[in-house]
Amino acid sequence: MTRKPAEERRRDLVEAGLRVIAREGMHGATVRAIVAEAGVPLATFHYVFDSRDQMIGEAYAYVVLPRVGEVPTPFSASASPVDAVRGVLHDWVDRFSEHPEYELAVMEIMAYCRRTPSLAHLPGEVQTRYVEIVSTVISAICEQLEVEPQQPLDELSQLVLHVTDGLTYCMLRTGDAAASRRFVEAAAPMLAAAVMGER
Amino acid sequence: MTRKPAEERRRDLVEAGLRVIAREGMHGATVRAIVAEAGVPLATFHYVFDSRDQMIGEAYAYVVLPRVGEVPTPFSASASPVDAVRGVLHDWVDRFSEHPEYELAVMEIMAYCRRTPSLAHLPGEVQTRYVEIVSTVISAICEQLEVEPQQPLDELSQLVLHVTDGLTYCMLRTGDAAASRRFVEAAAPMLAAAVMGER
DNA sequence: GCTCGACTTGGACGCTTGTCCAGGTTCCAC
DNA sequence: GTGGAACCTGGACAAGCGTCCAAGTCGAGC
Repeated sequence: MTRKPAEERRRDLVEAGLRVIAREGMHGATVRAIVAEAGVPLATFHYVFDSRDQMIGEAYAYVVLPRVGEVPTPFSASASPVDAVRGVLHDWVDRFSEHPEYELAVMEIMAYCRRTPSLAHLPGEVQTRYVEIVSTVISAICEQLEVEPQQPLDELSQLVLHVTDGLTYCMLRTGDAAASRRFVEAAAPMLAAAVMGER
Repeated sequence: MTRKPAEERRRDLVEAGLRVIAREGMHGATVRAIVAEAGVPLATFHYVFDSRDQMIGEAYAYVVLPRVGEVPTPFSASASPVDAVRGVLHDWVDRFSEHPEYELAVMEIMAYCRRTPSLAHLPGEVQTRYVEIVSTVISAICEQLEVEPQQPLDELSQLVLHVTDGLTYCMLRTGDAAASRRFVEAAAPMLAAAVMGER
């Protein structure tokens, strides 16, 4: 086995863990399955992690880690606010449909964290990161369309998060993208109106 | 142990199982924990169920079983459509806040079912039941307010389901009812408009 | 070239898991 | 009262789990 600093091994195992959870679910993500996915011996796991729960926590934090090249803005500068919002949301549905098992994994990890006292605080922190990320997107839209958000960015973000969460939960049950597209159509004007400050 | 027909024992165990999952999560809902909750010996479980997975499936179906006295309509006949929708949604948030662990349990069961081939079809069927239940509520509102739904009931139901799912997922992460109340305020006009047929 | 801390790992520990067998008990129909 | 179906259950099974120890190996700094 090539020698690596512990920090790097941790990241390898976290990424392997996320792959296993996406493929097999939380239930199948045993320590043995994770080290097999990472291609390392069993004992390596507890050299870099105190416990399996600790690794799960780091994996959950990893999914909201800032990575370069994200935050897409799939709309033109000439679009109306409604069209811009619609574009971003449809893009989200597209991405989701490509890898629903990944979002299912994130949901399972969230539920597991809430059930585990030492990890129960994480979902709240992850949500805060979500709000920050969505705020960035909203800012980008407003800047590109040269409009000024008429409400606090955080509150707008939380509105959007409710919408994407609704899409996520529904699509995880059925995989019915058509119904979700209809919801996007209905929700886009509402969100655009919220940004423009109407009530 | 008092003798009971197998069917009744099944229901006892299903209800005990739901209590355990709500309290301890899917992870802690072992066969032994469930029979302890139900107050029956271990071997009783496999007398009435072929497997633990079969019981989980029946428990998931149980949560959308029609029960008498449900489908509340907390709004007055003189209310506007927006107020009626708002009332129903705030009522939902209230109910959720009383027992969030129950909704978390339902989410965990859903995820588990999606991961288990023999149960993977259930979430879709449960969603169909949800749509039926919500349709009943929408019909009741329309009837009481003497308005006619301008779109297919099923589509309206699916819109509402996306909203409640968004509320559920968000509140399970943070327990932040305030943000959810704001979302209800923003979503109510949109849903009312959808019912009245506007676009 | 030696030292020492960092990294690696085979193998085992005690415990819990879902499942199942084989024998016991109850009670209704005749 | 006898037979048999339905219900009950103590106890065991193999398999799998997270965790840990103690010994091994490497490589940078002196």
